[in-house]
Amino acid sequence: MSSYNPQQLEPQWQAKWEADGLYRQRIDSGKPKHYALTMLPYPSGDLHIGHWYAMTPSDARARFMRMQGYNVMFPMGFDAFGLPAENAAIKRSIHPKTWTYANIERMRGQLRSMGAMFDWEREAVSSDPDYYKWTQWFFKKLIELGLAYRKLSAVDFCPNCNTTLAREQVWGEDRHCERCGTPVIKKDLEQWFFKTTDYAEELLDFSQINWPERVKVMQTNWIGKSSGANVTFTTEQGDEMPIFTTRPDTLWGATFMVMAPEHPLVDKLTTPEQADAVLQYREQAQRLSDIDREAADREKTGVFTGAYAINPVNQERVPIWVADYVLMGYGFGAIMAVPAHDQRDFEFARKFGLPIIPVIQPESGPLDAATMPEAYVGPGVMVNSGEINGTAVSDDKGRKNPSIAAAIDWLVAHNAGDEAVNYRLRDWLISRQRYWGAPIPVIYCPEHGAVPVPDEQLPVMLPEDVAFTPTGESPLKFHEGFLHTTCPECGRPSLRETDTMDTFMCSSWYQYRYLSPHFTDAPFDPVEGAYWLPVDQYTGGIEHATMHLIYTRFFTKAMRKMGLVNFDEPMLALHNQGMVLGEDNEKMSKSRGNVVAPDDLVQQYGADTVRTYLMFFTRWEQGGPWNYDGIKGPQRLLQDVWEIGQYAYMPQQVDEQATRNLRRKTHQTIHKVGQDFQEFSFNTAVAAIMELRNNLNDAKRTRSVTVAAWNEAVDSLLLLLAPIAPHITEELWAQRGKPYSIHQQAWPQWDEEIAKEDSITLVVQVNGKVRDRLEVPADTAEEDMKAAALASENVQRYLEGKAPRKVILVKGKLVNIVS
RNA sequence: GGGGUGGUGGCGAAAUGGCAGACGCAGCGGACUUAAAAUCCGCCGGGGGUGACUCCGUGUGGGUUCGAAUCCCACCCGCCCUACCA
Repeated sequence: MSSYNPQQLEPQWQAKWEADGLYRQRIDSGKPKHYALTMLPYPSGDLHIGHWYAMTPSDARARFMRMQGYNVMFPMGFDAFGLPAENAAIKRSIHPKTWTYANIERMRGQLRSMGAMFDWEREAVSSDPDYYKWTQWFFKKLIELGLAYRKLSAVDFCPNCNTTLAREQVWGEDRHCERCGTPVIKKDLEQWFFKTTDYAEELLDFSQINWPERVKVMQTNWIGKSSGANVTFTTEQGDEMPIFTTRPDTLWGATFMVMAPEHPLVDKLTTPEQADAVLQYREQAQRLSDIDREAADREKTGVFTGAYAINPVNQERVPIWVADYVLMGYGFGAIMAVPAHDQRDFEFARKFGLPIIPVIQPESGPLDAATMPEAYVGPGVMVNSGEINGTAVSDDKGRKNPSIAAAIDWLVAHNAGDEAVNYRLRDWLISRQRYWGAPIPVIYCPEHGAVPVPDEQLPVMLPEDVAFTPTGESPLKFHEGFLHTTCPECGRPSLRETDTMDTFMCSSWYQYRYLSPHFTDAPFDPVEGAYWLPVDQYTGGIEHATMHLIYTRFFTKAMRKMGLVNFDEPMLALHNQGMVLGEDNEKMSKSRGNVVAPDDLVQQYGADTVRTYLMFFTRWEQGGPWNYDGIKGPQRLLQDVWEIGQYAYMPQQVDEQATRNLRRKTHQTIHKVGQDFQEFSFNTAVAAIMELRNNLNDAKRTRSVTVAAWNEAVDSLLLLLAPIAPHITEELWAQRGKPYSIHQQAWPQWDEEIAKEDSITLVVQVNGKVRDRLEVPADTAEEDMKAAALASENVQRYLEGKAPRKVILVKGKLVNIVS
């Protein structure tokens, strides 16, 4: 018997699998397909234990599906554009390309040590010209479809990274940059946007996907649909001033209006007397950092413009104010203010002495505008509101609320407004003022404006001979050769766009590129697409709930419009894993010194043990702190499996009962582990395998089971463990003379008859408390079970001679006697 | 402030209406050993009892139920998302 030496055995099998193309994933129309996908890594330099935690269970499940008879695709690649590469270039004078590709090479090796079933022929790297050519092609398609546009807008800008950020990349209460933590500032720039808002409504429909509730809730909140009405106010100067409100029923209580400081009408409306004050306020608002501006508990500020608008429902003259609690980016950047029934408006009105008119009367009686301490937002009945007086007000939103329905009907009938919905979701800002990204394929001609680069000139190559400045300003801006070109339409000297695309653009469609990473006629080979798409099972971290996972859904809907796909959703099912923390229960980081390095662990324990431990130590979706002692459990498991697998079993004295017990356990375990894999319950699957191991250890000691029962148990053990620990199981499978490869075997069948218990422990309760336990044959009739329970000495004692009022029997489990 | 999610032995966790703590780590006792490691056997939520047993126990307080870690209500604590969104 040889000793278990994973450091030697694992690389050998990896090499053989690679040489045999065991994991080549090819179209096979004779089998059902399963596209399993794990989120692709950024090539940061080293494979982190977090990558292992995300990828090994995904791999194990993909392997399980393969054993279940599916033709499984499980690809891998790199999200290779992005800021860290550029920061490394600035800091250490390494070219981003050199840095990135060296990291990729290193990580490929580390990924191989994991023993996953990745098909490396399908590897895609988003920074390869072969790849970003199609990223650029998609950009052009989006322009053609009217889903991309250029706009001057105030955008979030990180002064440290020297680039704009998408709204989703601005984090925290202090609104800092996702990458470097610097508080962002607002900057007016010409930027490219994708019209994600076109699909706001469809993105709210999750009916075709089996995704975690959590993610659906987060996306729903992020999209932020609210329904109400658009109402057009008219200023005394004659300008139309549309507003959006969720409470059109309170229109009769609107006593003033508020515009965002950036609102385009501010200059026009402000009277000469108020001009100084308004100008000053606006400058102050602009200078104010977002931290201060967005603090919700901050006291309201604002200034009167001197202008008035007419409330269309009652022709009342209402003053127009400017205040920074109204945001330009939502709705129309202007609101009607109803201080009686909106807390923000109430605070503003109180501060500036503006009138308050209640239009909803609560059940407790009329509100007193002069003394009410806060806005009233509850139910009641409409008052002071002309024709809709007397309508009931409920807590419901939208038309379900009778008062809102009545108000909308009134607005439509009087041509003063329309029912409307509004979304919090904004269009996706994709321009980045950085070098290491896919260049935006646009040329600016003095005559023709923004002209997309013709297809035959794609990709617009990222020049490599660039000089980095410590400011982080994009070197593309200073690269003469890149910058100067001619207009594709008229040949006139023109300038290239120097911005690159947000890397989320690259990762929005990578699952398609994996199908055929070298295909030259289209983003992916339609033959491959017809077979493999869409993704059946996606796995990854919850942190992408509102970014990547919304973008890729948007992208797929846009691709449907392009005629590239005929389905609506990119990933049918999603499962989120948690995070591995350091032993100190903190997020792993170099500065904390709590980083667990997978390479060291593989060196010490072997990949199989690391894989098994990662799947065993906690519920996958939960995550938790790493524990160096805990890994001993899986280590012992594999050591035992090694010994069991090599043991030349000979029974000493065959015991029929022991044989039946082992067979029962074997079949129960097959059933349990299969179910657990199905449900991503990997920790309990490993636990079940450990139990079978315990039974096999007993059998090995007592030598009382038949050779057939022993072999059945051992072979099953190896097959069940194969997806989790692929190397050791392959080795033992071979040593036992079984056909290569264990990873091409079918999942073992379980037999319900064999798995069935022949006796059960009947728990006997009196009034819900356990008073006895009886071993009875599993096929005992219900009446006999009840009788046996009642006959129990302890039960009689607790019944104290009284007749039972009721006897409840739970089949196969318990009898509860109620006295 | 709003939304979500979680709270179970010394620790990681099982159990989603029916024996709380499967499986594992650590610990304790024993075997083997000159010794240690490894391995093997046993114990392992708390209190009481020589014992058969018994009482208490799943963040706190109520409720529903024959029966609640599990369902409902309120509260406390942790984590995540979001935040003047009209």
